[in-house]
Order: sequence, then structure tokens, then C-alpha cells
Amino acid sequence: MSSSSPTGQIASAADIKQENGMESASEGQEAPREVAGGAAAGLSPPAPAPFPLEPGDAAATAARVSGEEGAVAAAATAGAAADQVQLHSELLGRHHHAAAAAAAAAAAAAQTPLAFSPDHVACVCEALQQGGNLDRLARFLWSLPQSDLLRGNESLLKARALVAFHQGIYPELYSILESHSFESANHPLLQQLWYKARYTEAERARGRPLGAVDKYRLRRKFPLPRTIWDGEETVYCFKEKSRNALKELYKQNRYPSPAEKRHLAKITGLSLTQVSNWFKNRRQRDRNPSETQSKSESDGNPSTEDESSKGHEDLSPHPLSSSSDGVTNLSLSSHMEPVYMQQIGNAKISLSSSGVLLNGSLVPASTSPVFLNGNSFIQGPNGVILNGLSVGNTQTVSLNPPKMASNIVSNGISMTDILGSTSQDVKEFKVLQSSSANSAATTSYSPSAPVSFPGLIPSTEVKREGIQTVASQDGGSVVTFTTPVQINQYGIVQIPNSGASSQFLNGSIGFSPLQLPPVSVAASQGNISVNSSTSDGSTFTSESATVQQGKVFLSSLAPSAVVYTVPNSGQTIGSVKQEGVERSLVFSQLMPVNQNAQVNANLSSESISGSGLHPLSSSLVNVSPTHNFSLTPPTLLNPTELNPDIVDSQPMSAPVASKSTVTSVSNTNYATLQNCSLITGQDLLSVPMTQAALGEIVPTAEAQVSHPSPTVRQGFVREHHLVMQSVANIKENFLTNSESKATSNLMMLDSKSKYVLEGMVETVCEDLETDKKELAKLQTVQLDEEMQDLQT
DNA sequence: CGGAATGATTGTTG
DNA sequence: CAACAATCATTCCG
Repeated sequence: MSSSSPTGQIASAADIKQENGMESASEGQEAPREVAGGAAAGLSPPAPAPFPLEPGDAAATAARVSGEEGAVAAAATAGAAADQVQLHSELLGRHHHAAAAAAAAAAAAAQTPLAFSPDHVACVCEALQQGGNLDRLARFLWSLPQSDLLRGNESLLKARALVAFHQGIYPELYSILESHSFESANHPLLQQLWYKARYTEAERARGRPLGAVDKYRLRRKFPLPRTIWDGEETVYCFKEKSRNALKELYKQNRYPSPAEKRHLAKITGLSLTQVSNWFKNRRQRDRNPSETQSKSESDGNPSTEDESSKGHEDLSPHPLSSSSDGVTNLSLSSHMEPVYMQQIGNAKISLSSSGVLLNGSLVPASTSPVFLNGNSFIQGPNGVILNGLSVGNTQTVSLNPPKMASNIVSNGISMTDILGSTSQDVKEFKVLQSSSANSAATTSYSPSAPVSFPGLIPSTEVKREGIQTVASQDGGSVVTFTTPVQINQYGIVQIPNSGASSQFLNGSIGFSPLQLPPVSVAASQGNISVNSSTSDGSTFTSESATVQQGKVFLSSLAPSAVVYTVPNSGQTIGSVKQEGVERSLVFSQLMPVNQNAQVNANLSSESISGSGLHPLSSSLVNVSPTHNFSLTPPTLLNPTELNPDIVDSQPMSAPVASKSTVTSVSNTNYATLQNCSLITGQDLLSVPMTQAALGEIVPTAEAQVSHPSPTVRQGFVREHHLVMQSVANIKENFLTNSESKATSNLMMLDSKSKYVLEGMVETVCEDLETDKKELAKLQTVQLDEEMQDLQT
């Protein structure tokens, strides 16, 4: 068993011979077959008479051949030809217990030269192959008439291939392998022959042994013919999601317990061994970065990793309980402690008490929810936005709430996917950093002690691909929110906790209710631009929103473009475009509006979806496919044009009774991922969203586990479906399900106030790869009356 | 072809 | 048996 390789098998022939003592005697000689015959004299041959066999007999014989007695049977039925005799002896040699008697009988009876039936030939070939006696097999083949050789019996072909290989007649080998479609059972052996022959040829040609890489290249150069290969490619690397999950846990704990490993194995679809190996390798490579690992893992964000890893070590004590259930992990403890989620580059995101949603499910935290969604990450007890959001002033905006910790925003960074494991899922994030450069300076985060956030996978996943740094032209337009954000007269953006506001996040950004006073400073000074970006594996898109003077504009940009606003003066917005991103999807954007405000969302046909929000009073949101979103403060939301494409669109004109509504739209890039978003202030609401995977479906309800689906990134890019729905009756803090693609619901509730919004939004974005266009459709948002009631 | 990234394997140690 | 170190093997990229 040394090896299963062909080589091994071939080599094994010799071993077998040696093992068979009996054989040795006859081994060298050709003629000795009589030996057996003599010994066998007295035994009654079980075998049938030595006549030409009929098919039925042949079959029977064949069946027996494989067994111990096969040799006997074969021998007995065999003809009397010299080859046959030889064959008998050989067979007997291998199966010595098979009884010499039989052989003898056969030999005796076989005086007449009879041709083997095809089945017999096959049996013999198999027997010799198994024995590994290629020389004999070759002789046997030679002894066969051409007609037999041409018959196409698979065993015979296999034997011929083996012989060809053995003799170094590779062209013939290739010809045989390519000319007949072999049974899958024979594939491994034949594949080995194919490759070995290629290697040998190359080795001879090159005059030196081949290295692993040389062999790999030969394999690539001479792919297996479909006749001996089912066409399934082997996957070398783990799936992105699996890796993200591993990284996430690694950040939390470099030494996962067996239970954690099992859980991870479960959610990633990897074997326990693979999980263990991964951790092993990862630890090792983290230890000596110098060696191989040039910071690769971090994917470009070495700093992140380093930091995070260090931080984690320290943090590790706060493990996330990743219970096998998965959900648990995220229990963020309530309180206000910030949770450390990840550090990206410079920015760190911390979640403080809030609920988190993962993968469609929500984990409530105490006070505030956190939400992550497809692309963006948001957080904060009070509400925070992240992702791409930048505030236009030269000055960064940082909000510090009075109390608690708050959140962070990282600008330029968006986190894309989170896989939550609700029950066992994985959460992943991808982060995009749009600008590495500024981030450091601009971002700020609250110092509070970081808490590990189990479910998330952060930094490592940051992808920079496609992203270009955006220079902060204005001096850095970074926005940091530590707390609720709102923009008030003072020009401060605050995210209010108090009930009226809502936040949303999701695709990219969430704001809590923004109050944009006409006069607001913020406005005056600048704009708020929000960029939402999403990344699919590699794509990135951004949108921007700006608020000026009380107005917020969200515009969708070309997928790859990012807008930046530079503001100092208040009105202008500079936009910077980022290009280079290939396909990106952009999704949702949100906007809070105040009572009077209206939101108009226009989606460009290309891409985007927006969502609207609503605020205190009633409002409507509508999204139409146009290019921009504009929000104006005092107004209403009107549903305007809806895209015909929108499915389910339901415009809502719902009067809003009380307070706030939130809408969010998100997109996801990962098929398997679900996005959720949620945010609530204390009193607020949450917006659920879900989305279907793009290109993928998230299926099973039961297991929300996300498994890597075979789908590839591209798949998702194409279609994005976003759906947001709120579940109407749920008042609990969790999301129930997200299942089929179309629907996913998220709900967040504040722990304190449980409100649910009912809204549905569906967005569909289609991404046209080529054009890089994306179409997003938004639909309506509704407020749940219940919520309203509750809120108050 | 070289090199990087990364999964797997092997051997040693506690 | 787990952790480690070292090394191999496989892929991919330029």
C-alpha cells in the first residue's frame, strides 16, 4: 500500500513476486508451467472443461477471476496454448493457494489452441495488471491476435496502456488513453500513467529531474484527456468566505479550542484538519513574517493585521464565545463597551453596545444595534456610519457622544460582507479601503477598550483591489462618528438616540436621522458625502451623498467612481473619482430625513439603489432610477418614478405617523452573505434589510450557514438583488430568516424599544459587467405602524 | 521561469 | 496530542 500511484502499483509487481515464494521458482523460466500440472494431478478441477466458452461462462469466469479462485477458473477454462499455459502458471503463481490442481487440470486439458474469449482476455489482463507483472502482460498481449487487441475491451486497453507506459512507448500510451473513454474506476491509474509519461518524457528531454513546479507545468500543459478524467478541477485554495471566517476567529483567538475548530470547520465547510492546519500555518507565518510571508495575508494591509493580531492577543481574553451555535458569538455584551471589531489600517471600528446582525440574523445587544451589511459597516451604540462616508469639511467630524463609547468610522473603508452566523454562520467582512492614505489621519475612533467581536472578520479582508486611494483632497475628508450622528444647527452631525431617528446602514451608510437644519453649519461648511461601496470580491463602487445646507445628495456614481467632497466652503463638492474598480455594485444608501423632508431618490439606471428613510413624521421614500438621490430637508418623499424593473415595488406613501423609519438598502457581494443592517438608537428602529445574494441564492433557511458556494464572484456581480423587508410581526430582536434570494428580512430592534419596521424594499441591481452598470431599484419603504406605536 | 501565497506534510519537542 | 519549525506541493502571477 505504499502508494496508490501508478508507480507504486507498477513497482508493487516486483514486491508481489517476491512475496510469492512459489513463484520464484517459475519466475525466471518460461517453461516450467508443468510444475503446477504435476502437482495438481490428483485434484479435481472445479473448472469447466477446456472449451471455448460461451459468454455466460465467460462471465462467470470473469467473476471468479477476481476472487481467489479466479486463477483456477481462468486456468481451467483456458485453452491449451502455450501462452495459456504460461498464463496459468503465472496466475497460479500469484494465487498459489488457488491450487495447483486446477492449473494442472487446465494444462492437461488445454492441448488445443483455442483463442481466449474477450472476457478471458480481460480477466487475464486484469490479473496480470494487478500482479504488476508487466513483462508478462506484455508477452500475453503480444500473443494475442490482432483481432483481440482491436476489440476495444477496456481491460485490454488498460493493459495495453500499462504496457506501453512500461515500455516507454508514450505516443501509444497517449493514443490509447485518448481513444477510449475509460470507466471512472480506472481513471486514477490511467491519469497517473498519463502524467508519469509526460514527466518522464520531459525529464529525458531535459536531462534532469523535474521539480514539483515543472511537473505542475507539465500537468497544465498536458491536461488529462476527458477519457480518463471527469473534468472536475481541484480547488486548491479555500474559499474566500472560509478564509475570512478563519481569519476572523484567528483574530479573536489564535488558539481555538477544539470546539471552536469544529464550529469553524462546520461553517466553513472545511475539515477539522484543514482548520487546524490553517491555524498552524497562520501562527507560524505570523511568527516569522520575514520568511515567506510577506505580509501577504493581510492582503495589503499588513498594518491591519499586525495591529489586530496584537490587539487580539491582548484581547483574546474576550473571546467571543463562539459557541457552536454560532449565534452566540456575537453577543456583544451589552453595555457600552465598545467592541473591537477590527482595525483597518488606521481605523478601528468598535462596536459598542449594540446589536449586531449577522447574516441575516440579529443579535441584539443591549442598547444599540449594530449592523453590518453588505458593504458597510456601521456601528455604534448610537449609530455610526462607516464606510465611505466622508464628511466634507476639511475638518473631520468627530462626534463624541457624551457618554459612551462610540463608534468609529473609517473612512474610505467599507466593509462589505458580513456573514453572520446566526446560528452558525460565518460572518465575513470585506473591507475596502478606499484611501489608505488619509485614513490614518482622518479617522478617529473611540478609545474605549476594544472588545473583540467575534463574528466579524476584518482586517485581513480588506481588499484594496480595485480601490484606489482617494486623496483627500480637501484635507481629509473623513468622517468619524462616534456617536449618533445628527446634523443639527450647530453643524454637528448627530445621531440621535432618542427616538426619532433612525439610522440605516447598509449598503453603505447609515445615518441616523439627520437633521439638517437649513442653516446647519455642517451644511454650510460642507457636505456630507457618502460613498457606499461594495465590493464583490473585487469590485468596488461608491456613491456619494452630500448634504449641503440641509440637503443631502446622494448620487450614484459610476461604479467605480468615488466621490469625495471637499468642502470647506460649504457648498462645493469636489469629487474624486476612483477608477479602476471593475465592477462594483452599489447599493443602498440611506438617508434620514426629518419630518418634513422629502427624499427623492433617483437611481441611475446604472447602478444604484437607494433607500430612503424616514423620519419622524411621515415620509415616503421613493426611489427612482435616476442618477441621484437628493434629499431635501423639508419635504416629503415622493415616490417618483419607479423603475419598471423594480419588482415588488411598492411605493409607499405612507404617512408616517410617528417617528422614524429607516430604510436601508444594501447590497451584498457575496452571495452567501446576507446583509443586514440595523441600527437603532435607543428608541429607534431598525431597518431590516436583506438581500439576496447576488447571483446566488441563499437557500436553506434552516441553515443559515453560509457555505461557500461555488459561485464565483463574478456571479454575483451580475445581479444583485436586494431586498429589504421588514418583517411585520416580529418584535423580537432578531431577524428571522433570510432565505431565498429574494427575501431576507432583517429586523433590528433596539433592545429597549422593540420596534419593527415593516418595510420592504427591494432592490435589484444588476450589474452589467461590461458596462459596469448597475441597476438598482429601490422600492418602497414602509413603516410599520406597530413600530410607530411602539416607539412612542 | 522565478517568486509569492498558501495548504499540507513531516519531524521534533514537551 | 498539540505546537512548532521546516519543508514540500500546488497555484497563480508577472
